[in-house]
Amino acid sequence: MNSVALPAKQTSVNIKKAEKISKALADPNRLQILKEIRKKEECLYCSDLQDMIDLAQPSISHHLKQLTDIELVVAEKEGRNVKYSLNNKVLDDYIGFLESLKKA
Amino acid sequence: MNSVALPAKQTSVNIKKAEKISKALADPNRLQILKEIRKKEECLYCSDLQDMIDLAQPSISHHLKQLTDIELVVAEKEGRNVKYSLNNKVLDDYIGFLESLKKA
DNA sequence: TTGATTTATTTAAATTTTTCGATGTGTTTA
DNA sequence: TAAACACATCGAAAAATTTAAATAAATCAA
Repeated sequence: MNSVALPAKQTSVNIKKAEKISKALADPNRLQILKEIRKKEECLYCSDLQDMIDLAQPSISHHLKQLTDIELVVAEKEGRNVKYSLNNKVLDDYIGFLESLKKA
Repeated sequence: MNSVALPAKQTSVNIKKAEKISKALADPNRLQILKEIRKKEECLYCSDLQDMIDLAQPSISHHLKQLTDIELVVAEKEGRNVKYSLNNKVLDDYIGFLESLKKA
């Protein structure tokens, strides 16, 4: 039945990881990108973002890289486009870390 | 019975607010402070932190200010000390914003 | 193959954030 | 009242982040 005593619960997100995720979220353009990814029923292409965000293409690319580096966003190459989608697990782990900051 | 049709759910945290909270969380020292606040059964005094965090007093004060400015942490003066505690509501609202980034 | 398109990288400037010494303010204690 | 204590604020230096122009790389279309 696999009912072994579990070790003390330890969030998969430690302070260092939480810092990186927080940093990735600490910019209005990156938050906007995440909202746009959510809005799209299918996934989002980088070129879509240029219509929605008032930044030069290299800047958008730079922001996307920050989001993909921490794996909050997943990039999949499709021909000459790149499809972006949210990685729910990373977000959930981060939320778990935040919950752990609350009193017991 | 107060059962009026509710308006479309709108998170109390918009992008601007989420950006500020994320920024406040985007530093290892501030995350450490939050963890220490959580650990304390009672509330935390600023002077306690100087033993735990390797920063000069003005730096700690500065970090605490960032946390209190966005009301994630509440400061209460007690004589010549200041007691710090977590504001669960702000954290919960922020978590609500993050949840809203996930697909429906 | 040539030219157009999409995205990434490099580089450098502008801005923001972090840090701490010096100093100020309010409070307690001697 | 004077000294010690706790915390905040100011000002400046150091570090990190953001931005975009220039350019590169990869793919598609003709």
